[in-house]
Amino acid sequence: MSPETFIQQKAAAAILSLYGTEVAETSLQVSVTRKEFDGDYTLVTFPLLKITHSAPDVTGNAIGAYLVAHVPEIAAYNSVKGFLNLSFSPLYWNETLREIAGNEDYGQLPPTGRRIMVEFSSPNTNKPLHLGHIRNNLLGDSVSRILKANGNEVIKATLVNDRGVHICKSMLAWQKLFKGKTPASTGIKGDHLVGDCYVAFDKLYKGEVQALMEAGMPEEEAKRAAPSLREAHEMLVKWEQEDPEVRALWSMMNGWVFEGFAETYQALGISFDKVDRESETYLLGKELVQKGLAEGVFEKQADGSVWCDLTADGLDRKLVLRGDGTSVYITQDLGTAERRFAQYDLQSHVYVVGNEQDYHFQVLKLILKKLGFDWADQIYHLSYGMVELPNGKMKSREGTVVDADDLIEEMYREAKRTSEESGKLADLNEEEREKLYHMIGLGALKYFIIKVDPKKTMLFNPEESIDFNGNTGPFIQYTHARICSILRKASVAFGASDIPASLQPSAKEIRLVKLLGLYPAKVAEAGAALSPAVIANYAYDLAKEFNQYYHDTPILKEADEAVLKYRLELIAVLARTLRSAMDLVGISLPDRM
RNA sequence: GGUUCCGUAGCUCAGUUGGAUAGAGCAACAGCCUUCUAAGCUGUGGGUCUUGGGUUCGAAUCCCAACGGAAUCACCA
Repeated sequence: MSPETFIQQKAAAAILSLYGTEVAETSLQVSVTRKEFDGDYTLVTFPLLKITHSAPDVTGNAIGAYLVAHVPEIAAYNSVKGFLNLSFSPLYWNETLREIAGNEDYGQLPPTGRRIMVEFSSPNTNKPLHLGHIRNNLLGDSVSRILKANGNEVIKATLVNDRGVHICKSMLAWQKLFKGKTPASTGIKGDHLVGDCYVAFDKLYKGEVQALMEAGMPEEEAKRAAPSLREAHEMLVKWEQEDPEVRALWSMMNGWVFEGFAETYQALGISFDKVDRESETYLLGKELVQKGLAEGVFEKQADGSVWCDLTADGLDRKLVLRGDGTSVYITQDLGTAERRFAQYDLQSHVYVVGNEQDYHFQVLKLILKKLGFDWADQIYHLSYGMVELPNGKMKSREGTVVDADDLIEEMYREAKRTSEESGKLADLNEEEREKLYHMIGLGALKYFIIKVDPKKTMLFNPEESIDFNGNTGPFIQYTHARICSILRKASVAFGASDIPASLQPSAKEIRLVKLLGLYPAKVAEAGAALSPAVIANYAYDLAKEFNQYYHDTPILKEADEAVLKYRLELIAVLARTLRSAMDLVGISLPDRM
């Protein structure tokens, strides 16, 4: 039971006894006491005044005196204006620590029986991953673990956008300009090679448009008439007709991209349980359109196109099937969602997709609801903001994208440089060191991105992200390593049973226990809000709090064995909890660094 | 124009269900390595929580409006 709940219960009993009025426990406001005041937790008595019919001070003193007299865990109180500050006895804090210590899976919440799919990453196979994808991947991966910690069964899924006219563009460019070149022959990573093809296509296309315009064609017409674009469309038609030559080229180039992606995912420490490809799902949803037509949810226009009228819900009319009978983006999303919920018996589905698609998901949910699927309410769009650079937005056409592979490499190099400079890790062997450089660099990158509230647009400053001081991933990793180091050096055995009920923890130790007690609530909060930032900032608080404790408490120099054992147990619990939080945001390290 | 999101220190960000004198980091300045890992710790300076109303014992937090920024409103994905 959390201390807040504990106080709520006891205070409700006190009020009933003192004033004869029953109040709902949850209506009582309890918060952590501000550090300027004496006490551990504070009951706000303002709202109770109409029950007690007395001044705030009088009310506070009355309830405080009752609690101290009747509740052994509450040792002292003071009342300031409408705030009743309560102090717990050592008994309570020691019991709390013992409980946490006794729970091997502290922070793992009880099973909910719910199965949740989390879709994230969902890349295009015509360009390599960039910084925007990194935010997506890190959020999706972390949220998956957080939902698991909340007691759910989680399926990590991704939907690869591997077909369409944009894919044909890079294929065409390869045929025209890159023929014979492969990742093996050029030494270029597969996804980057295909990305180069795509860029080459864009250049070719723009040149053609320019030429046509100079020949007197209006811009709009020129954009449609450019021969390379027409060829790409022809290729798409051939692809849909399963032309063997086009399909062979497509398979080959996609293979290169997948190999490249696999490398990047591995470097990021990310994996999926289920990989869907659009080439296999793009026809889904067409039956749903028929169903919608039959039920009058959709309407067919004279040209054969099918629409859903959402104007009554404050949205626009939405096309769900083209005049030529082919499907659009939302058609297959409708179909994919239906298939997933049925196939996996999902209770919920989270989509990690950028906020530029807020409208899309609003429409998707609404249409599914109109089609009569009650699970539509269990679809959550984890919408995250753009990542901007100090000089503005990333624009692939202007070459201002930050490439994922480059960034990871840069973080690794910086971690290596900083570590070597400080002389840390010198006693490890080459292989261990290299692994740690990678994990530290990645820890810096991950934490920098994860600590920001997902829905906010964030600014990515490469120089700051690479900083290892202050509120950063490496600071947390380093703190964890130091805690582990103390535990390794401890020469006495200790355990939760060594904590005498009467032992009085210091004020700083109480702060640590209090903070540790918050962890399950933080996990729940992060799960409900789908926000790993909650865990990231909590991990930082823990690390910071420990460092302050560490600074003026020479733990291993303690002469009294009971106190020593207590402290070791406390930081052992701290190490475990910190490690667990680090796991959730993906910045865990070996114990040594 | 409609809809949605954002606006907190010079910069990057926290801020629990509305609570007491709004917090960290970076940057600046001043200290602390004979001590369990100094990627650390301590101190100083830095705020009209965009603005104006409202709700109430009490607002950075909830409501309304204005201003500023972003996204979106395709027979693109």
